[in-house]
Amino acid sequence: MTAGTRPRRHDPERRDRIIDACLDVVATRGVEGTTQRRVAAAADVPLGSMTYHFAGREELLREAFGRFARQAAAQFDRRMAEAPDREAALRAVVRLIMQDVFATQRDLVLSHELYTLAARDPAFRDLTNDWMRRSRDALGRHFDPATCRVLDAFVEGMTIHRALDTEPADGVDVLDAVRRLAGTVSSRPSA
Amino acid sequence: MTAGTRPRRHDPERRDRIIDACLDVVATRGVEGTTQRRVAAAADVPLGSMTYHFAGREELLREAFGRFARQAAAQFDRRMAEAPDREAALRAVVRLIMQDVFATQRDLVLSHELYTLAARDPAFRDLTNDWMRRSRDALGRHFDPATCRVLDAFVEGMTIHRALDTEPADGVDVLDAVRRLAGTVSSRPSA
DNA sequence: GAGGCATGCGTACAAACGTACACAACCCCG
DNA sequence: CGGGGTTGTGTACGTTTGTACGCATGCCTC
Repeated sequence: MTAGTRPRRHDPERRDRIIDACLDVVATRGVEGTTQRRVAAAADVPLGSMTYHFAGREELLREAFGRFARQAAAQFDRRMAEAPDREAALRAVVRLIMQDVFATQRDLVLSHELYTLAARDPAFRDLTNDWMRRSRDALGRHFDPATCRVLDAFVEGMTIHRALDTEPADGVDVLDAVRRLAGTVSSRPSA
Repeated sequence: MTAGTRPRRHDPERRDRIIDACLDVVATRGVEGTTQRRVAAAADVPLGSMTYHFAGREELLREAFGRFARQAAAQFDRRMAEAPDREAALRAVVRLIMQDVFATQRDLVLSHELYTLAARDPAFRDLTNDWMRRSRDALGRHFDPATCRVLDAFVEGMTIHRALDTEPADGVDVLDAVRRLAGTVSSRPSA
């Protein structure tokens, strides 16, 4: 060892820092480019810590994405809980799509990477199912189950498209769309 | 060479077969697990063919996903062109979500992998932008631009959620949702 | 204060990767 | 029918990966 910081006995914060570093690496290099060495470097821990704290690469990824999904779900639920009525909830949803959580490329990339893993690996699908259920439960504070479903899906797709799209979306159109989906405004055939 | 089949001069079908095999490998092992060796094995061509036909791994992936996106867009456009009116178009959209193109896990996985790449790499984002534009143009045969946008996004999200979800969605609810989004039915506050 | 044990790390290793490159097979032109 | 250029392939190389494992470090007990 080149000295510097001495290893402290039983440092539980170490494990957390590795998980956070893992999410950072995934966000910038993708799951494909997320090697244990890069995560170790990002967390500023020696390579040996990887095998010590995690059984393997997959366990590390599972824990990292688990934390990510739980945080995202909790944030969404908080927003829904804060909304006093349906209209406020819909506005919060639009705000979410247009600027908030996923505005940073980081969270968008992370969610895509998670979906990609979930599409093939049941262990990760458990995480996305949990996330989806929590999202719908949060919407369930204001809407009936069927509406929760379509609203949740719309948020999903709109977020993705907004992030990929070059020309910016119109928030008014989005608000109008979620109102129609929620059935809180009568829709007219547009010109 | 162990003999068997002799190398035929200028076999253009060879390149196509590699691209198809690449999509197969991506669908089963993900982009991360898509190595040139595995693609070569799947296409039943020698490893050397990889470097001969493609400048590198990334070019191979770009061409493969390009083909995938174009095919998917073309299929969607065909369905929209076949629809005689708005109602038929909406029904076609619902059919698409509920069973058709993405019913096979394969296409879903492929589109996720593509989105994941696009979220980080501009070269792949060009592919998704093109796909999105074609989808909207196809919808544009029946709907105004703002509606195309929200419908397209809804299809996106609903497809993803339906594929990940354990409990099956209700096609009637989905049809109702797209009708509301398209403004072709007056929505009532549901019970 | 010395032995022992839990904690954490440096290093080594086999496997797998992308890619380069020399060379074989084949056809065309004279 | 033979040289030359095009087309396609076998193989070897340097790098990077995940993971295992022996060893250093520091606390606790007696």
